[in-house]
Amino acid sequence: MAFELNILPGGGSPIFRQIVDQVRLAVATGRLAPGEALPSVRAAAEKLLINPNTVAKAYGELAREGIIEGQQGRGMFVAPPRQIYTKTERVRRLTPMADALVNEGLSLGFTPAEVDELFQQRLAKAKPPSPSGRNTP
Amino acid sequence: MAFELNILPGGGSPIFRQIVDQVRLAVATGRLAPGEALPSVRAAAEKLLINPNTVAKAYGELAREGIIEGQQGRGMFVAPPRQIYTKTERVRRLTPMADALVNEGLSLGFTPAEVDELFQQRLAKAKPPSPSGRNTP
Amino acid sequence: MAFELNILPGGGSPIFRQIVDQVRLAVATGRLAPGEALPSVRAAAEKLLINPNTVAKAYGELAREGIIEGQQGRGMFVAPPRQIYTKTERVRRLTPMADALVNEGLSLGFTPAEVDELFQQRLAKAKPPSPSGRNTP
Amino acid sequence: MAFELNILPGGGSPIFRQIVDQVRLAVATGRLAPGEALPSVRAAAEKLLINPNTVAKAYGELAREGIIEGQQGRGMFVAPPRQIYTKTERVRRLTPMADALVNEGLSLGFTPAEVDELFQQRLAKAKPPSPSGRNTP
DNA sequence: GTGGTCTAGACCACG
DNA sequence: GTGGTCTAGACCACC
Repeated sequence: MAFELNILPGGGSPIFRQIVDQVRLAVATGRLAPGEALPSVRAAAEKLLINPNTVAKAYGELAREGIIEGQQGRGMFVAPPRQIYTKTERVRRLTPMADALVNEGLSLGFTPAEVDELFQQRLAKAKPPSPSGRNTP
Repeated sequence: MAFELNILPGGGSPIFRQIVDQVRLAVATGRLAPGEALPSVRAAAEKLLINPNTVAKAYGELAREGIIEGQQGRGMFVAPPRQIYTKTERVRRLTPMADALVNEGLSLGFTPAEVDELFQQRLAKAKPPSPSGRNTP
Repeated sequence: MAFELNILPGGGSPIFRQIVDQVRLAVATGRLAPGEALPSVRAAAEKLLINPNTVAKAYGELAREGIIEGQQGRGMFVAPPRQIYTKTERVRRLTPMADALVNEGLSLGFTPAEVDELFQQRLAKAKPPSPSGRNTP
Repeated sequence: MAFELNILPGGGSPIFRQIVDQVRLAVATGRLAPGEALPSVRAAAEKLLINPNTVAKAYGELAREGIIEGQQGRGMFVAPPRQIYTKTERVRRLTPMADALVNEGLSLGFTPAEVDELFQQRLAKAKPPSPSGRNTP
């Protein structure tokens, strides 16, 4: 069972970002294991009906983050887990997303407790599937 | 004590969005009560050193959402509370943001417990100001 | 005196990489101070006689590394110094370049002492100009 | 004990370049003496699990540089030492690599002393094997 | 005016 | 076959 990419063409976020997020999540949860191959740029572009450059941009970003590696002429592969960012930087990247969730939740009329409840549900959903992700290095 | 807007120019999100979010949150938590006046477009633009068009765009979006109302020639005022979205719709809007937070956190190498900890911190920060907002209508 | 970019069109490395390296060096040595503006994408593209996309790609990479930041609609600016990579990651990135230098030096017929001498000269040349670079945060 | 090639497939540099560099370094440090035979194209390709074309390309480049010579039907052999480039030319070739190392090191946030330390480590690693290479002609 | 995204199509290096 | 680079030209969001 090979890994498959999906996009929502008209969607909220840019296509290349949807691809990046999808691969990052798959790797983080172990659904894509180190060493596993990703669809080739051309193959993915054909399947998703988008331009190969868009896929290449997504793959390039993932490679720069150390999530995947290219092997000359053979394709892109999931890299072994590696912690590249400092704790400070990782917090700096995650904090605005937490703030956005809190802000949007309260603005929609939820109580803090309700926002927390919804968050706990989604957190629990993502936790179990991976006994060997890159979560706790 | 009048309501004051603040922005971080070098930024994560567009300025007009920062204003929208700030007002929405202030209204949701009761820090801005129904009937209260917002700073005029010109005053806000001067104070924040930004283009008046940017403030006007933010106010326009808030007005379209029914959060604030313009009274001809007198300025913008907080509208009476009105629950626009059903519970289901509100959950549908918030869930993807929770998922994004969890996704990004795990991808950065945080454990679920660490993501939760950071979220709790940011949630606590937004909670205290109002015991009687429009949270539970 | 504004900052100016230069490229060698037929050169060894890709154009976008030349731009990235040039800006990174200027920032590291303090020749570009935090808060200072970079040439706009379009202006740089015109001056260098290259495609705007090429400049944009270089700026994008610099932004992802935290070297520069974009301010909505105003351009790109040098970001305040920030250490984003772990020590391990920084060593991992620099080591192959040191190996390449040693390898090439010895292959060219230099003695290790001669390679060292040349390296010391170039290191000394880059050191003095900046009393306030991002060298020792 | 015959000379052995090694490659790191998942890599920083192209495989054919890894082979070229490895042979050049071995010859420069005397680990491969003039007249000594290299593994045949076919043997090397089998051992390294790579395409024979890749080995042939590497050997071709080494032959063009005068490092090795092919003897019809008998294989490739290390050529007698020959200094191709003048001192000036050799310095001209090595300097940009030293500059790149210094540039990258400082940009990553290392102090000059730290860059020097890492360089000394890598230099020491390549030095010992040969007291009588073609280093000082 | 600014940068960001996407498409189309070309050429190159590598295996 | 693979990915990497560059060009050309379009449209959008933001200020």
